[in-house]
Amino acid sequence: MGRRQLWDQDEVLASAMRLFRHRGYLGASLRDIEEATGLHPGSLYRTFRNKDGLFHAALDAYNERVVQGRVRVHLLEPADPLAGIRSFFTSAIETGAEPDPGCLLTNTAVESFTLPETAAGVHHGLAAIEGGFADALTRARHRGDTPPDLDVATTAAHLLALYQGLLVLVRAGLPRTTLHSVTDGAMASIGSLRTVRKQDDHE
Amino acid sequence: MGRRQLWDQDEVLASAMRLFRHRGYLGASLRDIEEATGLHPGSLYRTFRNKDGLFHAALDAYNERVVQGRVRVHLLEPADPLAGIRSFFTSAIETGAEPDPGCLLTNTAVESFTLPETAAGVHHGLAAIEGGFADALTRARHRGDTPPDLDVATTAAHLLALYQGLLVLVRAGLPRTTLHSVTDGAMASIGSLRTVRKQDDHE
DNA sequence: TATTTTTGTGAGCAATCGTTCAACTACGGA
DNA sequence: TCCGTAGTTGAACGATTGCTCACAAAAATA
Repeated sequence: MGRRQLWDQDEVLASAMRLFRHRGYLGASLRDIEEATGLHPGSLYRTFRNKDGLFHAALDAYNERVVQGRVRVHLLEPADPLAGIRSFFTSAIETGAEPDPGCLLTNTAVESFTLPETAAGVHHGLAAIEGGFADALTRARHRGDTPPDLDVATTAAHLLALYQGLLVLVRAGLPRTTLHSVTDGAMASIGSLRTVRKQDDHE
Repeated sequence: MGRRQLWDQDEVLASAMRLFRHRGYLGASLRDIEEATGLHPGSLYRTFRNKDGLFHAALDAYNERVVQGRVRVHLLEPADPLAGIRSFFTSAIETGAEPDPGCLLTNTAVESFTLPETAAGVHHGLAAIEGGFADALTRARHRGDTPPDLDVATTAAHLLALYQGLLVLVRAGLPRTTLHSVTDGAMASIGSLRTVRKQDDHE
């Protein structure tokens, strides 16, 4: 009943996502959004309520498609979990695309402006990454690729922070060599996090 | 010659810095700036040329006062360098202030919007932090607190990334326990980065 | 076919943005 | 004391912001 929607919601969210990654929430005006998505204000406000609503939808789509996709490909599926973790880091450096758009989670966490719905979306995405690390580390431990007493939870949080920091440095435009040495450091640091003992052992 | 300036430039830059840390560049309007600094538009534009100029001056002031101050207190001066590194991390978590304003370097690197003068300011500040880590690590190595073949440069870059990542997670509002385990991970990972060999040793 | 319902279109709203500028105020030197 | 100079003030500018709404177009129902 009624006229059919002429545009594809997935495509619109994909271009909105692209725009927000490049320009941020405040930096993307509704004229920019109109140009990027091809959607006129009326349709946009009918569907997403307002700019916040569109952003929220784009963030959700980013979590579902980009984040979970990357987690699956690099952290959950590879037969060699440590190699997967490494490629998760290096793929964030070698983006190919000319000016790196940055991660929408990182950018949103920092731009913040404390929209509660947005905070929940960021937490959700970060938890997905952390969970992916934890899964890969557990599998690596079972394969004997790490010390048997590796503290999986702590190491996963450690890698999450390192990954977010890497994205900041990528965004800051630091040289590739520096960024790759961060990746090397990430890999080397796996194994240094053991379960806490009463006494700290030597090395 | 002429009327005397009624306001103190350091105080104005301090409040501008505070405002930019909370709201970001785009999120801080000139009306906000006027309210925060007490400066009327005319005086502001006479002194700083425009909003970019004020932001640039505030970023420089942040580097000189906050960043270099923190680097000195936690990384350069402490007799125990590793304890200093730890306090450098924990002091970023326990800010005391209710809503954490975040680090202006991190926020600016992510908000980006590629203002060339701004990029230089960010690089400068990040280099100061990395340099502080390198100094502390070198001293720790001389004291015998780390393996003698510690790769100081790589570890410093590693800690810089970890620190920036921690600030993102702080800004995202992750629980204290998670943040502190990141710090623990940072300390534990020092020592895992040796100078590269032909063969990788066990452990 | 006539009617109802949904969607597309874009001109235009009030509010706010960064910025300018003319009038005003205080100081030093003649 | 009068003038030149530097600083302060705040009204107001054009541009842009997020957003609304009256109208046109297309599909489903009668």
